[in-house]
Amino acid sequence: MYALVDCNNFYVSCERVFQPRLLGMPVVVLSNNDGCLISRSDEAKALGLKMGEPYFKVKPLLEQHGVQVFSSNYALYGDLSRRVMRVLAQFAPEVEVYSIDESFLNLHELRYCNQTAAEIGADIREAVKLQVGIPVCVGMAATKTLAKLANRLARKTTCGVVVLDSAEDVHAALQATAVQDIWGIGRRLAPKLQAAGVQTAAELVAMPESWVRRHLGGVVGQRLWRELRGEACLTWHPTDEEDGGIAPRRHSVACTRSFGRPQQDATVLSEAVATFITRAAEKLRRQQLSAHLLTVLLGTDRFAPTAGASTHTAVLHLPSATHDTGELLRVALRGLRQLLRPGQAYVRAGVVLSGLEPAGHPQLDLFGATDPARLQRQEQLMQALDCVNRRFGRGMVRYAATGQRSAPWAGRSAFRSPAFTTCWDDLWQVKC
DNA sequence: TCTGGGGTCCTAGGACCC
DNA sequence: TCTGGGGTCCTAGGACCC
Repeated sequence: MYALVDCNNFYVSCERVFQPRLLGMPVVVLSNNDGCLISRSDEAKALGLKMGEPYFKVKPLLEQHGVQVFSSNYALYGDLSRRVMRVLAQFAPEVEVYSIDESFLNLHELRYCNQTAAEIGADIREAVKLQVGIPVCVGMAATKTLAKLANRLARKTTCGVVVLDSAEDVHAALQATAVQDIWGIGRRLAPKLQAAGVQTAAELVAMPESWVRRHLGGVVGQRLWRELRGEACLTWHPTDEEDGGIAPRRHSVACTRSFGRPQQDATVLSEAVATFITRAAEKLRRQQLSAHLLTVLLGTDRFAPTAGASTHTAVLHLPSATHDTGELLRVALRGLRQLLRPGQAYVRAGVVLSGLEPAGHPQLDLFGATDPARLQRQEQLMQALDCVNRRFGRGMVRYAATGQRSAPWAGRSAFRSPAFTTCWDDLWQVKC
């Protein structure tokens, strides 16, 4: 039996933990750059506000209904997420952190100690609410895909828990689920299924496997079909405890951002890319990884009436895998120079690091350019840098190439709440 | 004026190898 | 005149997820 625990309207719920006045009010949280709606309270959903809707388009509606608006505050959400996951770990020997707001629990080995699955689900909800203040829903079933489906149905119940442990329950749940609501059926596949006369999950399960394989993206669709029939096909990736974070081993690490306004100045763009590669290198070191492939990307306005290809990329190979900011910085700026077209305005830039391998076991490059003593000095420098920045705040010591702290490319973030749990200056002050 | 960011997995096609 | 089969690796692009 798997359980899927999903935080309700997670970012909105995080804001509510520290601002209880928001309970019962319509609330939305915006994406980076205050671009789109990415989290909505139930009251906001009831107003017809859609996920991913551009903020500027719905601004009048938000004002008309007194909707409370927040810029995203990942310091807060990330910290509360870790706290939720810590509570969940008390309920199962193995947990797979699937995203910032959901985890799978592996209950196969669990002795039920006189409790039913539904009772365990209720305990989980109560514990998370009590210890962190976040409401969650629990879905339980034999496969991850069915647990996801159960979780969706749980959101519509008052008890917040749905267990699918009999063939009849599973069948009823499949009948109650439209194809577009199945985990793994997205915007493109749903219309394809509907056109073939398949409207519900139950109808999909009744189709022959060969048909599914042919029309539903090959093996991916085939796995999904089997999972819905109760045969577990998706791999179980338990999350390391000391890892403290997301999933097993990454294949890539990225940092990309939209700018507050279009930029064409080469210096400004260099500073942006330098900042992004600095962040990405920090992420690599935190996860004890090194990269030997670096992609730089520049994006032009994809909504422009004449827009052609809007993302341009340069891929650069590093002679040996590294997580040294200085080395990655030099290569990234070389990539940027290859891409830059004078006079072209860019609205977005970023870097992606891939070809990842565990740090500390670099393949030395063929021509002996890797001097072990130099590598050791680099390593010590990075450790010192991370140590200072952890203690005194991000960017306290940084490369000059990243420019001033108040960057001209910085995005909008007009409605950010304090980092209540991770920043001394943002702590509440109690006056007696 | 204003439209997010960070991931995963799979497939097809080309280059190249023996 | 005739022009194989099996494999790897890489890249680009598609589809999906939260």
